[in-house]
Amino acid sequence: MAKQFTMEDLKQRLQERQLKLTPQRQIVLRVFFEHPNQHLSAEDVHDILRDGQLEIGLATVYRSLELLAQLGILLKLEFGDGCSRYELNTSDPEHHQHHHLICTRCGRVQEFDDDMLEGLEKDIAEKSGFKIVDHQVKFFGICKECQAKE
Amino acid sequence: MAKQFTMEDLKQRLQERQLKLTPQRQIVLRVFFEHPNQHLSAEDVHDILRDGQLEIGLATVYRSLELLAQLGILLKLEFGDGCSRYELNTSDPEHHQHHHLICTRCGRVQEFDDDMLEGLEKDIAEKSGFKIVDHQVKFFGICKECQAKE
DNA sequence: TTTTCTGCAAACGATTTGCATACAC
DNA sequence: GTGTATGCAAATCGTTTGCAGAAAA
Repeated sequence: MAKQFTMEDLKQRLQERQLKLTPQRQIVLRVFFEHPNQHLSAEDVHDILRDGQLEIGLATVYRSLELLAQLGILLKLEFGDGCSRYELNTSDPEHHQHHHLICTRCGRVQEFDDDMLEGLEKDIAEKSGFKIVDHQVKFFGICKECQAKE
Repeated sequence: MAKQFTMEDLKQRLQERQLKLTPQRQIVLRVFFEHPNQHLSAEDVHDILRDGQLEIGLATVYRSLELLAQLGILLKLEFGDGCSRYELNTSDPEHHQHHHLICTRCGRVQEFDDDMLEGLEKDIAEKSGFKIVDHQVKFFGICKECQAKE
């Protein structure tokens, strides 16, 4: 039941907050449409656009990414490699099954879909009074390829 | 089955790698003994030591934290607030139940103990070939206090 | 004595900000 | 037109690094 955002969603969410639909915001979002399942940093997005002959200020990329994350269209991730990374938020409010497998040898980040944390969330809500909105799970280990190399 | 590290463990692990037991490394670790269940940044540790009349270079704090994390004594955490944070690693290799509840309103980070991810880890290992060593789970939501304020 | 550490200051890299101009509405 | 967004360059902030002197083994 994964929701796929469109450019229409961006337009709509911007209007709701009287923000403007600029070409820059559109091309930043388009980068994520054209690079699904990737975890892009601000620099990555800037480079991709530059390669596509689309000049944009790096500061504008940062501002757009932050905005898109606030609008719920992008998800901000931290893998401990010194920069924030973003990806399309494909989760719906009912099931957010987003897990990342981080290889501690080569640093590669792999995706894994599953769902099992719903029960845990309920449990936590009961015991702590915390109202849980979302979660992120990171698994650390050694990927298939690195294991094969040994 | 939580393991509690001691200064002896530090001494031992340093010796194994022919590294030196310096007063700086000891006082940095002691800060964590004296501040259990907290998530301290390098700056935090530096300030705490300064308040206790223990002068230490900030760079040394960074180096000690990184070292202690490599030795498995500290755990390095990222909460998206712009700096790395550390805490004592109390998990044993069999059960690592370490969850953080991050309030998106006030930024407070709360702990929650449970265990439920063992099954998931096995599942992931089977399906992806990934050899999982550890995991970190972050839950985002609104804490009791912030809910009460509404 | 040998090797590793520390402290300082300078370097660094990611991110943010001030401000004048440009643009969406 | 009005208010917001962009681009640039400068500023900022956490973190790292080079190096000379200090200290553990």
